[in-house]
Amino acid sequence: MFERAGLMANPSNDQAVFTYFNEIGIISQLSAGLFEQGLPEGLTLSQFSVLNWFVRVDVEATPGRLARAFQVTGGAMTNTLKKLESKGLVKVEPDKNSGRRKRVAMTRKGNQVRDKAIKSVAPLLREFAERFPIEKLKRQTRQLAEVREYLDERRSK
Amino acid sequence: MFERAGLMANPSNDQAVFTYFNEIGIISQLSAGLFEQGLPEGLTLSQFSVLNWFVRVDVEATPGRLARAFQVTGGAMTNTLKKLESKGLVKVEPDKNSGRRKRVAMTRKGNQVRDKAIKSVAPLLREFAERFPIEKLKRQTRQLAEVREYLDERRSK
DNA sequence: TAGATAGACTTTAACATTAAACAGTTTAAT
DNA sequence: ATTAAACTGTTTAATGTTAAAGTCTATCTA
Repeated sequence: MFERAGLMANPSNDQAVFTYFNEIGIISQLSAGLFEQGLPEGLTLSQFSVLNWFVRVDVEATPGRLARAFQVTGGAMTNTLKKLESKGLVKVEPDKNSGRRKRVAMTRKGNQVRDKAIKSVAPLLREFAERFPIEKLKRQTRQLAEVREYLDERRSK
Repeated sequence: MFERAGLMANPSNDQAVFTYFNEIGIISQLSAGLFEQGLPEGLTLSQFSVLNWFVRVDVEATPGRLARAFQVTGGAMTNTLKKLESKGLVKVEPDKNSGRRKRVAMTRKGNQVRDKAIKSVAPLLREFAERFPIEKLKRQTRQLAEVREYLDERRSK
């Protein structure tokens, strides 16, 4: 044996890697679709994620911080925040200390809608957790996180 | 112990499931971006995937079959095929046997561009395979496929 | 203090996608 | 033979995203 696999270039390995990312792409698409179906107020996944962020991470933020947190461009976040603001779910104000920053925070209504979203999506998540044991899922998540970190670095190069 | 975890509704499990799909979404975005950067002729991931399909699955197809294969709407496939056709990479012809079908096939140039695409993307895939052992990757792919199948069924419900 | 550079956010144009409306073709029913 | 239903693919309008240009604001440098 020459330990060929893994040490040399190998087209069939290429195919395996490609298939891996392909599965991930499909799951991403399907899960986002299913998830958004369950969301109230015509909430988008991005919009929900921002609301959720305010509960899980911090009570306020700048648009830039949010854009970085979700790995989207500034323009995308501007758009998301405008939608949320027009629904009255966040408020966006100029920062008193810095003329170029803005401050974003969730409104009371935003909090209520986020709770409602959590509730309406919970059955889906639980059905999934029933089919896929949570410990297995967490193990997979750790592996995925490694891949995500690698890609993230690979990109900024 | 009451074996609470996994047997009862549990908000922290919800969070774990959400995080899982979140990682997948980010990887999908990052990998598609990196991949497309390496593609020649301004090829899109969708466009490349169609070309690749003609090598891996069948030498010809109807637009509808391709749309189903890639889980996109008919309109999206119409668009992808138009782009490919305008680059001369596929040819689209009316089906002689059925007035509503069309027949799509790759051109010689399409084949060449596909080969070129494979070559230009290979280094990326191999770099990845070096960092993540191929056997581990295949194991993950099998797990992901289970999830994909589940979501696929869950959707058609 | 001027001028240049960098930072934070928004706007614009382009793009891939979807859902829904549309048009033409085939099949089935009566 | 007609008519209705189902099918195949395209078009249209809307959406969320990106990249790049644009607008202010802050900071650094000389």
